[in-house]
Amino acid sequence: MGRGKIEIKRIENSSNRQVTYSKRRNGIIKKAKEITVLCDAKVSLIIIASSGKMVDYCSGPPETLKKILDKYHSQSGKRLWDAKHENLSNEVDRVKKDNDSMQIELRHLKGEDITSLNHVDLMTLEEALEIGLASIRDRKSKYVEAVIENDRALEEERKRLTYQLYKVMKIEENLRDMNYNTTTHGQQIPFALRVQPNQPNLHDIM
Amino acid sequence: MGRGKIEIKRIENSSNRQVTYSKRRNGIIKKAKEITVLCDAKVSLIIIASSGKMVDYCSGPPETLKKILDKYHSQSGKRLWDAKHENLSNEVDRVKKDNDSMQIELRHLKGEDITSLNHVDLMTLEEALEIGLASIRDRKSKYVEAVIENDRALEEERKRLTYQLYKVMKIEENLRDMNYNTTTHGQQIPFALRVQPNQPNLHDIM
DNA sequence: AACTATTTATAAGA
DNA sequence: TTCTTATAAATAGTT
Repeated sequence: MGRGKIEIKRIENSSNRQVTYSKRRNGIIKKAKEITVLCDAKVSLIIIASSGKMVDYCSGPPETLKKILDKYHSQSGKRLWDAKHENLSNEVDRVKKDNDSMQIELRHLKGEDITSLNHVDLMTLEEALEIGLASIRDRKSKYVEAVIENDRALEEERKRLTYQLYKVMKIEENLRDMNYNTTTHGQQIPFALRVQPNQPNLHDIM
Repeated sequence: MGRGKIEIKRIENSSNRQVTYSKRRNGIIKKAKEITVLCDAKVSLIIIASSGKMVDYCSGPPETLKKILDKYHSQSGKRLWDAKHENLSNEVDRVKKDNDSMQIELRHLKGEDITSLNHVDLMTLEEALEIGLASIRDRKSKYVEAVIENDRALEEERKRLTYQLYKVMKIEENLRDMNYNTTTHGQQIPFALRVQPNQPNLHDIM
């Protein structure tokens, strides 16, 4: 149906093929809608272009596709997702097994459920724990060293700042003495400018 | 397209509806086949009459419907598979999550991947390891004590048996001396009856 | 199910 | 993609 008759075989010209695809796709969907209304049929239609883009039409509310496919299962006898189901089921089992063995290993490392272990197992565990403990303690001491070093650096900075501030105040005082000798002599340093000993907040530093 | 135009609404005459259904059903399936060939599209089409009878067309070998529906799942995001499936899927996710966190905990206990831990974490780990180690060592020493005790008991038993055997042989010797004085005096105890010092097999005992 | 007048879909061209 | 249009194809009503 068109300016010329065409053979039903793959259209080699890619852009013609694309155009024909989109026209015919719309045509089929229209027909699907019509038969749905005219004959109260149920239709599920999924079309995927060679590009991979998909469109679908399904009569009734969206969740009806499930019902249509249930019917498909019961009438055709073909099974579409049993395999998938089985795969998932196997995966659950496999992962659970992993889980269990890790759980056991964890409990052993925490010294639980060890009455059934033999001497060799106990030695292996002890060794693993010793290695772990050594590693943790090493890390801990590195951490503490870093904190101490930081603390030292901060203390030095504090001293430097204190000294600088002292110098600035000294200059200011001298200026005051020169300019306002009678009224400002012996005046207190304003509270906000005093240097306070200050514990650095370790949490913020690290 | 026919002798007269029709409105797209349910055909009330049931036999007309049935006729139109079967004509249009064939038409749609034909179109589906054509677009499959002309444009190498993939099509899944399921039509169910109001009577409940189903027909389907699927491009490619039968198992392609599964692939088409997989694509439908991934592109539409709609879930067709039943609750069972979804539950399984959730369970896999949940168990995998558990798995991951246990894996991390295990590695931490073994002193791995700990550079990102803070001081509190490290202390907690250290404590857990110390408790585990104490528990393992306690078990180990109990084990060794049990072996030693067993060893002692076996040694005692050995002595008892040795003495009993000695007594039996002594009686036998006396009897021999009485009955066969000239021929058996000074004869060696048969090899099989000698008491051998014997290391108990620890593996069998425990 | 066949026939056929008509409507509808669409191939080719713009 | 969209529109146009000549023509092929589908199909409604009839037999």
